[in-house]
Amino acid sequence: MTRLVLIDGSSYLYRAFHALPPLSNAAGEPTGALFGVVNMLRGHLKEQPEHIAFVVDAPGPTFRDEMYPDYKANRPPMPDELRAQVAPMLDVVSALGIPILREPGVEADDVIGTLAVRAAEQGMQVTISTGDKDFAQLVRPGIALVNTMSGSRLDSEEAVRAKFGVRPAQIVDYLALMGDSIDNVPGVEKCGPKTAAKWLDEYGSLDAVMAQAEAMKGKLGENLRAALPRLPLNRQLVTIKTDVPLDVAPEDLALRPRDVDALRALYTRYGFNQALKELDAGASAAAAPAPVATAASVAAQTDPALAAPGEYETVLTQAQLDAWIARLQAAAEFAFDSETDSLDPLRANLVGLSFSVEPGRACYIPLAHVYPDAPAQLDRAAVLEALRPLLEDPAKHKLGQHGKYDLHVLCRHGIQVRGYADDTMLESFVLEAGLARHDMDSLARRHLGYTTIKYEDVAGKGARQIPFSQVAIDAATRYAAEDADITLRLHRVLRPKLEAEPALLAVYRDIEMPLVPVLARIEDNGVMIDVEELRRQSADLSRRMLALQQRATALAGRSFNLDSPKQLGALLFDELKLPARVKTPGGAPSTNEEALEAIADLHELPRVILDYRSLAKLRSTYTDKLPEMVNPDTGRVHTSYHQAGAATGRLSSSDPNLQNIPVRTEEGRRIRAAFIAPPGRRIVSFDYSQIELRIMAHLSQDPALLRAFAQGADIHRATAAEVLGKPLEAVTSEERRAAKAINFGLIYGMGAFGLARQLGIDRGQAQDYIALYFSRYPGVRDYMERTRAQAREQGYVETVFGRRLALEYIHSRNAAQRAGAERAAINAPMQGTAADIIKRAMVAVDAWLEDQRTAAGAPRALMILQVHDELVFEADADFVPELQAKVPALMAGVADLRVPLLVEGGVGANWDEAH
DNA sequence: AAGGACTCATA
DNA sequence: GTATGAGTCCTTT
Repeated sequence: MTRLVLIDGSSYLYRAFHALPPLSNAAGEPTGALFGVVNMLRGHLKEQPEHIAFVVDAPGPTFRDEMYPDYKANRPPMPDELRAQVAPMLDVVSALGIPILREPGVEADDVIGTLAVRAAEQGMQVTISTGDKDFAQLVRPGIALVNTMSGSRLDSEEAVRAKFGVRPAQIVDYLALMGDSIDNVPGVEKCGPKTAAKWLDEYGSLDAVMAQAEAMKGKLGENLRAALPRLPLNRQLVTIKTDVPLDVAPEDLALRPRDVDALRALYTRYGFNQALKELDAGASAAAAPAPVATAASVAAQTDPALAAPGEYETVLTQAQLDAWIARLQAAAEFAFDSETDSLDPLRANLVGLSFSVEPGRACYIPLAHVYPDAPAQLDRAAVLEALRPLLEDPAKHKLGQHGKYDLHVLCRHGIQVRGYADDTMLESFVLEAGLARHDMDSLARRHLGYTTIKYEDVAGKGARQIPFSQVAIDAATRYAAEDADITLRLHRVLRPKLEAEPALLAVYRDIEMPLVPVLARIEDNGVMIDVEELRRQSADLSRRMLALQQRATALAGRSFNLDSPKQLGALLFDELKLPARVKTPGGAPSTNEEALEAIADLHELPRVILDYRSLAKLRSTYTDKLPEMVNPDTGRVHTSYHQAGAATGRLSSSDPNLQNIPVRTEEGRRIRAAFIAPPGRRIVSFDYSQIELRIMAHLSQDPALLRAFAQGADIHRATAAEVLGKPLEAVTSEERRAAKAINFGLIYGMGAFGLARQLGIDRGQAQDYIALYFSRYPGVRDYMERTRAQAREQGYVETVFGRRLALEYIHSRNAAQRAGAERAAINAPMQGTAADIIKRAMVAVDAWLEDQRTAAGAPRALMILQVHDELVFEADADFVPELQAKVPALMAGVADLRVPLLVEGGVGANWDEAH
C-alpha cells in the first residue's frame, strides 16, 4: 500500500521554536526551530514514504478570518528569530525532495484535511504529522496522526477516545465547547477537556448539549448559557475542511530525489554536523540513521561527547553514578529535583534525585523505591555523600523549580545546599506576575509547548494514590528526570527574558533569590504553641457554642444546622420573613455578617447566629486545628510560605496559614497568646507603621501627605484635620474614623459606593468626602490617574523596586472586570512595594542574625513569622535589647523613600504580648 | 472524593 | 474597594 505523509509545517516550526533552546550557528543566525524541523523531516524520510508534502500557510486572509474577525487575534506577530528561519527551512525541505504546498486563501489545515481524505479514499495509508490536536477529528481507517515532538501516535478511533474521551467525529464539538485561547476562540468558561468530554459523552453532540443548556445547573450551566450564541461559530472555526478545491492531487506528491550538494551547503552553513556526517556517509545508502526531532537529539547535535543512548537514564550502578557526578562536575550549572513521599517537606523522606546538565538529557537516581520486585538501588546515604561536595559548593550553580522544597528535603537528610542560584518558578513569577501560573506544568506548556507527565499519571490520585516510593522505577524515571530536564530547559528560555529587563532582573536577583534560604530557615524554625491552652480554649468555645445553639433552636422553634447558610437562609428569610438586604455573588440572599447585622434589631436570632459563628470560626480554624499541625519531631508548628503565591509580590502562608491568626477581638487575641516562647526566650515583634500609606505618599509626592509623615503625625487625624480645615486637636473620634476609612479605601482603589457602605452614609455624601479629600491632596488624585493610565497603556503597573504586575482584564469588554482591574492597578504598587520592602528586610535581618550566632554556632534569635508588615522573632531573653536596637534600623533602612519608614516593636512571653 | 459556593480570619 | 487561605456544607462524580 502506498503511503502519504502530510506535514503541518507551521505547527512544527512554531513548536520547535518554542521547545528548543535558542541555538545559533557560527555566524549567529538563529537555527533552533530550523534544527527541530530538519530532524523531524529526517525522521519521516527514514520511513521512506512514497508520497509526502510539507504544507504551510500562504500569506493573506482565509475564510476563517472573514467568518470571525478576531480569529487568532491573540497571536503575537512572528518573532524575528523565527521569521529568519522560514526561508532556510523551505530551502532544506526543497533540497530533501519534499514537495511544498502553500495554497492562498485556504489554511494549511484545510489543505491537509482535503488531501488526507482524498488519499484515504484512494486507498493510501495517510499519516498527518502535526503538533495540533485539532487534527484528531480526521482520524479514521487509513488516516493516522503522529506528533514527532511528543512521540504520540493516534491511529484509530480507540486511540482518540483514549486520549480525549470522545470519538474523532465528536472532536469538533469538543473543541467548540472548550474554545482555543491560542486562536482567540472563546469556548464555555470553566469547561475544559473533562467537562467537554463529559457532556458529549452524556448528550452525544454539541447540538444536544446546547438543547440541554437551560437544564444545566450551577456555574457551569450559567457559563454554558452565556456561551450559547458563539458555539455554532466555534464549531465552524475548528472544523477542518476536507473539500477545498485544489489543483494538486495526492498522487502528485511523490518524494523526489534529494539534492545532496544543496543539502551539504545548507547543513554546513547552519552547523548541523550530525546531519552532515550522515549525508556524506550515506550518500549512496538510502536509509542512514536519522534521529527524530526529540530534545535528546538536540543534545546529541550540540554536544556529541555526551550523546548516550536514551534521553533519561535510571542510575542504578556505581559506574553510572560516577559518570553522572563527572558530568555534574564538568557542567557550569545543573538542574536538580528531589522526589519524596510527602508534600510536607519537613516530614518528607527522600525517595530519589534527578539531575540534568543539558536540555534533553537527565538522570533519575532512585534511592528508596520499595515495592515487590523493585530493583536493587544505590545506598541513599552513600549517594548523598558522593553528591555532597557538589550540592554544598556555593560556586556550583544549581537550578530548580520551587527549590525551597528540595532545600528542605536535602537539609533533613543532612545536606546544606549552597549555590542555589536560580529558580524557574521565581523567574516566571518576576516576569509574568498576574498573567500566568508558575507551576512547572504550566511553564512547560507556555514556554516550551511541552506537556509534562502529571504526578497523578504515575502515582494515581485520591484514595488510590500511592506514595512515590511505590511508583515503578521506569515510570518514576520518566517523571522525575523530566522535571530536572524541563527545569533546565525553562531556565534557558526564561533567563534571557530576565536579562533583557534589568529592573526585573534586579527584583529577581536582589529580592527573590536571596529570600529563598531565608524562608526555608523561617519554615524550619517553626513556632512553639501552647497546645494545652488551645485545648482549654476549644473546650470553652464548645460549651458556649452549645448554649448558643440551644438558644437558636428555641428562637427558631425547631432545630436546624447553624453552620449551613442554606438552612439558615430558609429559616430567616422564608419562615421568619426577615428582610433579605444583602445578596451573595450567586444571587441568593446572603447570611453573612453584614446581612445579619442589618436585621439584628428585628429579631434576636441573627445576633445569636453571629455570636455562634465567631466562636465556631475560632474553634474550627484555630483552636482545634493548630494542635493538629504540631510536627511530632520538632514539637512546633511549621507553616509554608509561598513566594510566588500573590501576584502583588506578597507572600502567602498555608498549612497552616499563620498570616490570619485573629487579633481584632479579645477572643481572637487569646489564640495569639498561645503562640509562645520556650523558657529563657521571648517573642519579639516588629511591624512597619502605615507602610502602604507612606508608600502612597512617596509615589504621589503629594506635599500635604509628605509633610504629615515628615512631622510624625497621627496620619488619620492629620487627614481629618486637613480635609476639614481644622486644627489637629479639634478632630473628633468620629471624624478620625471617617478619615481612616478614606485612607484605607484609597489604598484599595475604592469609589464612593464602597466608602458609603463602609461608613454607613449615603453615596452622595461619600462622593463629597472623596472630592474634598482630593482637593486637599491633589497629588494623590493625580497619582491615581497616572496609575490607571499606565495600566491601560502598558498593561501592567510597577512597584518602587521595578516589580511588575500585569492586569489581564484592564481592557476587558466587561465593565465590572475592567473596574476590578483598575482597582487592582491602584492597589498593586502600594501592596507590592510594601512586599518588596519587607522581603529585603527579611534578607538583611537574616544575614545579621547569622552573624550574631554564639561561638558555638547557636542562633541567639530566630525569625519565626512574617505577616505582610510584621516580622516576629523568638530571641534569647538576654539578646532582646540588641534585637530591639538593631532590627528596626535594618527594617527601616532597606528602602529610601521620600518619607521615613517607622518600625514599631514589642516584646513578651507570647505573640499577643509582643504585638 | 472532588469542586463550587459561602463565610470569615489576616494585612 | 486590594491581597490571600481555609473550614463547612452540599451537589455532583
